[in-house]
Amino acid sequence: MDKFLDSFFSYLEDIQNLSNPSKEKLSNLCSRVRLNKNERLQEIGRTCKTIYFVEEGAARIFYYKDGIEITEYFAFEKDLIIRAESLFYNQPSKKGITCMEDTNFIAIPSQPLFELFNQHHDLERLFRKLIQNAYVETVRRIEMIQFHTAEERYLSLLQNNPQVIQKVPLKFIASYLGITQVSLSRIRSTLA
Amino acid sequence: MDKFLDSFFSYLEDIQNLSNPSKEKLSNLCSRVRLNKNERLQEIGRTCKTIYFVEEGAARIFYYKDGIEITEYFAFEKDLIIRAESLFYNQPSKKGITCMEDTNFIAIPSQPLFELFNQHHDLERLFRKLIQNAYVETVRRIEMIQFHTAEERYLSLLQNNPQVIQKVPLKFIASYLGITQVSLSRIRSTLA
DNA sequence: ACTTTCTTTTTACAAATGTTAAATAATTAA
DNA sequence: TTAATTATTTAACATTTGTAAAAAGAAAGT
Repeated sequence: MDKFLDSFFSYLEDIQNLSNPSKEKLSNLCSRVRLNKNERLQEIGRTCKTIYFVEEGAARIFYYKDGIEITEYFAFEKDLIIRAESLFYNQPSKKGITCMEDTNFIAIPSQPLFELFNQHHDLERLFRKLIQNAYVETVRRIEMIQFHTAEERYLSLLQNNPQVIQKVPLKFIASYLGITQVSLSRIRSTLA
Repeated sequence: MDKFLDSFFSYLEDIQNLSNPSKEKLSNLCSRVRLNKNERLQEIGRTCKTIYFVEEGAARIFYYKDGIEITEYFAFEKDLIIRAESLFYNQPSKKGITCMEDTNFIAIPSQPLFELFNQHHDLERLFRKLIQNAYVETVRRIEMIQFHTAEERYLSLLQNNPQVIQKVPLKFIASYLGITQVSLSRIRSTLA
């Protein structure tokens, strides 16, 4: 197995133990993608056929609503980054993926991965757990947005994800929280 | 296999084909719970150890924020209803499940189910797909709430889930959309 | 049918957030 | 370093949504 994937695999094995053959097969599917800040990993309109993890750096998923760019998701080191609705239903995605800084991704093509599941039960289990975790995180996010004021959402992000506030331009954070830049700026000034 | 589960199993098999032994084992885990309108399937504070499907009727997941009841999720016929953060992380849930009308649930205890996964790969695959679908639905919901006005959210629900508007009291719909009853009422009056 | 309870709408007002535009501040490139 | 670009804050005002209370309407129980 390639040396360069060691740390990635030890992260995966914390979630689900893998047999040696499974690791071997999976690592054969992994490749690395290196992009510079502001480069796009996936364009809007393409169907998502690859599962990515951020190895190092920071990326985000975005889309446009009425011509305004909205950030849907942030991904940092170790984070899974997929456009689920496109990957699972094989539809062109309305969303794109772009880098907020120079970023290394680990890329796994979904079709061959799904085929591995037939022979390697442990890989499917790993993947199930990854999706489970993503699901729980998304439910939490609904809770956070559903009935909280702009200020509460900002404070909650500050508390639960301080790295976002440090690393990410405020304009991206604002739309992630579902508020305008101006509103976010106002909130920050009353807190300071 | 029990006759009474026929329609439920044909629904499951549309998602993932199951071997006969798998069906047999799974059906042995299934039981039925019948509740009347307004009865609680799960109380707030209990750890979720059961996976439910609505066989017939209508239920919802709710929680309290500052003493106000908020509806997080609606479930109708065939819908999976779980409190994911509790089920997957084994923590007491801040949420409860209650019936909006007389409802039959199919109940599957999670621990025995997860153990079946070791011998029955197809059951784990079925479950993975169910979670995948729930995940996509939740991502869509974030999109719907994140940057849409109260009116847009209501119209979107009207279009994508007309049965909700017909079956569910408006007070529950309001908090589901992240707005107040008064606001929802106002919106409806301007549309009419 | 009548009463009680629960749900929905309406009103009036307050607070929060959006919009537009301009002013600062910070970053990047020449 | 300066100029150009990009990001953030501030201001003024418009709009949306929330709050509290009352009124109207619908459903349930006797």
